[in-house]
Amino acid sequence: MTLFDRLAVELSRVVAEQFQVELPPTQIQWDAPPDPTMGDLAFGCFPLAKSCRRAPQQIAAALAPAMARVEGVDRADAAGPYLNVRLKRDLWFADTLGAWSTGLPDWRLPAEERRRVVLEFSCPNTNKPQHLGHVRNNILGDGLSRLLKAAGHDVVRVNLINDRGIHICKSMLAWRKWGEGQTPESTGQKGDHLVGDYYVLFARKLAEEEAVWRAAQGLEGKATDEEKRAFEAQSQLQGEVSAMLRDWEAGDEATLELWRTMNSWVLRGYDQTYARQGIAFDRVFYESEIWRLGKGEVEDGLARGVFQRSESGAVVCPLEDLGLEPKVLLRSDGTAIYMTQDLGNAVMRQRELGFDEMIYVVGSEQEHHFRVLFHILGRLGYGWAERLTHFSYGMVNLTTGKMKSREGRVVDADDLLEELEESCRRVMEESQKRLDLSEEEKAAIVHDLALAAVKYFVLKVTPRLDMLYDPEESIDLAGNTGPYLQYAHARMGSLVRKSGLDPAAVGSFDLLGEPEEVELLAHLSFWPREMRLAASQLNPARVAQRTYELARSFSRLFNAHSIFDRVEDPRLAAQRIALTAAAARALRCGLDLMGIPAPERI
RNA sequence: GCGCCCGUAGCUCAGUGGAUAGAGCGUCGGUCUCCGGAACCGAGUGCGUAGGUUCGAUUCCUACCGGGCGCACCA
Repeated sequence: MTLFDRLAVELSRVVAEQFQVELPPTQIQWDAPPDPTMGDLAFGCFPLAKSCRRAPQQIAAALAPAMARVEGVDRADAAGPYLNVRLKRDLWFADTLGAWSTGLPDWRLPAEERRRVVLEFSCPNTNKPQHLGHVRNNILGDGLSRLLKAAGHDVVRVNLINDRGIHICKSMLAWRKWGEGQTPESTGQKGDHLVGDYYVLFARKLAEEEAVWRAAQGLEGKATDEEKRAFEAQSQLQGEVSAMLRDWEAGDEATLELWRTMNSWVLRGYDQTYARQGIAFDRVFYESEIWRLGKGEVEDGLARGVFQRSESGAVVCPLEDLGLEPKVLLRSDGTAIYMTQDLGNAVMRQRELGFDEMIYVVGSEQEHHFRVLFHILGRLGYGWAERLTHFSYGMVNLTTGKMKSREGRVVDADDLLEELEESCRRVMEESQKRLDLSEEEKAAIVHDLALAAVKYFVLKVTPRLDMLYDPEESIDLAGNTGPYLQYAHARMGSLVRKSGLDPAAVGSFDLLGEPEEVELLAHLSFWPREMRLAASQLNPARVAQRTYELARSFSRLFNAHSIFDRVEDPRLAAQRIALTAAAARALRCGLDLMGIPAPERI
């Protein structure tokens, strides 16, 4: 039991004595007072006002003298409606640093609250390379999986590769028509980029065809929806793509062969992209293997009267209880759509992985889709439907405007990492102080810095919100950035090493108590609670924030006081080193949770 | 038109209904005989508007203004 927990028990007892009111210790929330001179912990007495039938001010005043007598408490004051508690320094330091001295404090949820969680994220289409949107998804999904795992859940990270469909055929068709047998080997190009170029080429050729057609039709200005449809209905290219998809679904061997070849190029490219980003999965599903799955569910639902057949022959699910039009689940020609596949997918996942909860990391533009999906699964009678979550995140906008993949106006994921590395290398070489690092070490550090820059840049923003990606700012290594955190971590480790002192050997903390030391201590004390909160809120941004505050707090201490050099009293040096070692561990913990490497030297 | 989300400092973002709303960047000014300056400190400007609920509202509710995203037999 931590000091905070013991104090909660004591406060609960004091409340019971003074007011004969029950306040369970678990409900006591210790906050930090706005100004450290007021105390170390604050308890707002507002929730007690009703049950005690007193004003919060009076309650605080009544509790203060009794709390002041509690062991470990140095002072307890009423400040208006707040009860402020100042802790005995040596006890608080010993309690908190003791928990950090051998490892991390255990902040996992109690066993009965741990769940088996399937977390689906990334889910790229194999018609083009990954871009900035995928990068945000990958980083959020990966960060979330680390956070949930650390909270004690059994997490299964799942990727679903969208490797079939009309969009895939577009790249294939373009390559077959104009590719002249190019391969990743012949061009030296990464496979996903090569295939992506053909996707863009298809879009260009289609636009050319459309321009010719429009001119022939005497059409001018911006195309209307009707004109678009009219064009597509007679388009040569569009027809060829549709034919190719039919061939694929019919199992035409030549088409399948081309599909297998090009997909393998893309997937090999993705392997590199993921490896570079430090992203991994426990299970990878391919849509080509499971796309037929949903039909059975729909037919079953139809037989049971959950779904209906519309006039056109399509199978629909009525949604009047959501105030929506019926949702089509099978087209009138009997083919499946996105929703159909997702139904089958969810059922299959439950069968195969047996999750308590499943979380889909997918952009906010699909909120409606998931709302409907979960609702339909509920209608089918699956109780677990209510334990499905759409972890919705906002779009990534560029300072230069909106991303449009068909126009090629995207930030490519590989290019981004490449540019970040270049800029990190530049900064490293400009700075004079570099220790003698080998080329390999340098390359590793540059890689780690670039990863820290992009991951932290993404994670510190609340996921739900759209974010603005500013290449300039993301490259910046100073201020509230990932590299700053790595720098702070490396500096802490370096201090501990150079001091030659053993942090674990320190048993007493009677000499610590400077404001900067106490501020850092407070961050360490609150750390487990903050991480638990971040996990329960599914909010990696909270991890990012707390980690930054911790690093900054240490920088302040470092700047205000010598840690060991020029410290006269060896006992004080040892105690400060123990504090530094604990802070390094916490910082490392935060970086780990964000999937950011924590090199010893940068 | 309907639904969901968002409007906080010049910019990018934090902020469980509670004490004096915080960071980073940028601007200006400082610190250090420095254990790693990718550091630290200081100055300056702010809750879209109007109501309501509450002892107390940036936070909850309503309306309005401004922006984003959805509302496919696309994915």
